[in-house]
Amino acid sequence: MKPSRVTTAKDTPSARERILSTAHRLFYNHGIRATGIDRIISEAQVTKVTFYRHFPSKNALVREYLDYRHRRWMTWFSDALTRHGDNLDALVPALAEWFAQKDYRGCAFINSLGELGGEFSDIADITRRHKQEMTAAIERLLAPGKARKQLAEAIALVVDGAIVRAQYEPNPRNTLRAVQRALLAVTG
Amino acid sequence: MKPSRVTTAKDTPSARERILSTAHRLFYNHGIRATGIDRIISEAQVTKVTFYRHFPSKNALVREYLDYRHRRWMTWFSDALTRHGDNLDALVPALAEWFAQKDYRGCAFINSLGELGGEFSDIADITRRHKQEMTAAIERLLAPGKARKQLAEAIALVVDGAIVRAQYEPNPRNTLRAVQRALLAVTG
DNA sequence: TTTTATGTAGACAGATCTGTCTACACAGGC
DNA sequence: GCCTGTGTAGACAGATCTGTCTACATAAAA
Repeated sequence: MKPSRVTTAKDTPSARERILSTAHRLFYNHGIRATGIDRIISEAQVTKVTFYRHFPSKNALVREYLDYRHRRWMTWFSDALTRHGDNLDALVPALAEWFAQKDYRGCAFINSLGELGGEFSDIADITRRHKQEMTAAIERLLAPGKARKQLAEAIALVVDGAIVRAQYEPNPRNTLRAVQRALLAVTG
Repeated sequence: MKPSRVTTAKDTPSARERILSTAHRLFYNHGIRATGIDRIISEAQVTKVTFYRHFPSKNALVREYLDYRHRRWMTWFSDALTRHGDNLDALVPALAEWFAQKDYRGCAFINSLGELGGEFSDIADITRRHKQEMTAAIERLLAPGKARKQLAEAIALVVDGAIVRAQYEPNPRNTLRAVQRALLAVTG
């Protein structure tokens, strides 16, 4: 146990952290197959040996990337919902915030599934777990009631549609308006 | 002008057709970057020279693949909607038909966008045009009215969400039920 | 003090990728 | 009879990919 020191004395991130955040940036922005190990080690400023001591293979790094992304995104999502009032009306402003980001490229899990789904056998499971947590966060916005879970699932469906649509529509306004409309309809 | 002969005397497809349908199968099932030219020419049973005489580069083939896919999918979609009654109730059975296909791997355009979006600059435009046609087909199911277009957009959002969700949920039942629920809500 | 974890630089192997090349064959239209 | 379009087989160049290797350095834990 217990090195657990995660940054060096001077507060520069550890090699492992640099690799992971560089991989996150490159995998998310350019795709997984499009990003070579050489580029990651070069931009993370580590050497190949250091890289392979932390991650036995690129596939292992991909898994850790998805896990890292999941934790990062869920933290942001929960926080954004809280900041916007912690009820169903918080959903559209939270999505608006995300879609407006300059490097918005959709959902990392949907993208990875589309890119690797045929080969990487358990990526569908990873994606499903991620979406289950997203749906659970949405469910927490709803008043208790017997249809609560099913309602949350229908809303998650709309959110997935919006995430995809915001990826190819240059302006998210129409997308967000459609989400708003669908939410009003679904929640009566 | 005018060879335009598209199959040989013996009704075996022309080389160009074999390349295109092989590329469709491999690109859709395994991803674009994961599929090499060598594999396409081998499975299409053509040689490299033949391939490069028809398509100047892999990128050109990718464009033609997306165009081919678009025509193929739109034909199927319109037909399925017609077969199921040509009204809004046709949508869920049509999607059910698609999702149940053994090699279902989601929307080729969403997948390509996720895989290549950062690099392939105009793939967002290609995807947007495809989705506009899908939305137009949905719009034709609706009774004329002033909110018809906006209604079609909201429904298209739900459909996109369902397409994605069916990609990581092993059983499409819940997804289709959520679509049904959302449709009923949205159309009042 | 010895061991363990962490770090460095960069060569190398072996596979795979896209795209070009030579050289040949055959059918149909002019 | 010649030319154009289409087809064949397979070598090759040049780039890029993942992963392994040698050889050395340092700081903290045991």
